Amino acid sequence: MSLKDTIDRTDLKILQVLQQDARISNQALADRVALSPSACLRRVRELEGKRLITGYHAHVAVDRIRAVTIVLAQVSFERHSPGHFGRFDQWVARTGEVVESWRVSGQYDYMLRVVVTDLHDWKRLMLEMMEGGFGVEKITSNFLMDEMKSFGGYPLAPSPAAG
Amino acid sequence: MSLKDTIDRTDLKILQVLQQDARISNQALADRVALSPSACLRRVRELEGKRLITGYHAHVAVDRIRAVTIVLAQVSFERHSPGHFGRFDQWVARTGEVVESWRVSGQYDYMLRVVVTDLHDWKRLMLEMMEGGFGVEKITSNFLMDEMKSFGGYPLAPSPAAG
DNA sequence: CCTGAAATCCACTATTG
DNA sequence: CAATAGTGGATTTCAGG
Repeated sequence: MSLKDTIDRTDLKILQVLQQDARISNQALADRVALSPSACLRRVRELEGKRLITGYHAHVAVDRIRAVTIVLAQVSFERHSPGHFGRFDQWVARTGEVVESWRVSGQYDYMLRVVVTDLHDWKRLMLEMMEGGFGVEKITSNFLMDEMKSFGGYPLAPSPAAG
Repeated sequence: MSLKDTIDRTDLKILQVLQQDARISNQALADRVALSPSACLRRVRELEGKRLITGYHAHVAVDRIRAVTIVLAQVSFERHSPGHFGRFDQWVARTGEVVESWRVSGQYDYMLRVVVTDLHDWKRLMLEMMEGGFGVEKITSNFLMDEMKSFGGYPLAPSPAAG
């Protein structure tokens, strides 16, 4: 709870607006949260400083710029040794095609979001993973057909329907 | 190919920079892509107009603001009828906890990214999906343990190692 | 499609409450 | 902590090549 006490309704509103429109001017943002520009700017800088805002990103329609195949890969490991995971994470970090990597609980260990040009490209990456000595046991891949709802920010407050 | 012809190296650079830092000033952006501020701004507006940039989003460390459990849910349907998919998509659209929904090929039909408060909250959503008359057959859920690499933009050019 | 100038608007700081 | 006001600098429009 230590952080939540330092955040008030106004900060939440700021985060909500910036999640939806990161390029809004500080003045317009100040208007929307009913604050003077200077007070608003100070809060934004504080939120950045506390790393509650960790970046601002343009969302690009990559499929309209280059040929892309988006793969959701479920990766399971033979053993759960930290060493293997660590080296795998390093490989992920330096591999630009892997745009997102999550450790998950369940039947598999990692869920990757990978952006490749085509199936041949994906095969190459799969080989790198299987033969990189990371202890990868199995990779199950699914291909994105259609983005029905794309990420536009987190719900910063629990839904009213929730407990 | 019709769109790719209308995009040059400078546009790509602009997209690349804005993917990483959407709040960069137009002047700094112009510097980075070796253009005058006015020319740069015009290109950005055009990229927005052509919907190659579809939004600007702040990335918020939601786990430091509220209690969250992030679920990756794989949903499969009894039948693949467009009507059921459509009504399911509508439910997804109005359900704020579902922050991302992908139609995929493979063993299951949808992959959802869901943000809930706790397991009880997730159970409620599962029930809504199973009993909403959408024809949902099975839901497999996995819980996010750790975000090892978080999304920071697409590779806008194919990797040199590819084909 | 660019540059460069001019006008408007905004970010940021200092000051004060 | 917030508001206000001032100034340096940025955004945006427009003329011209």
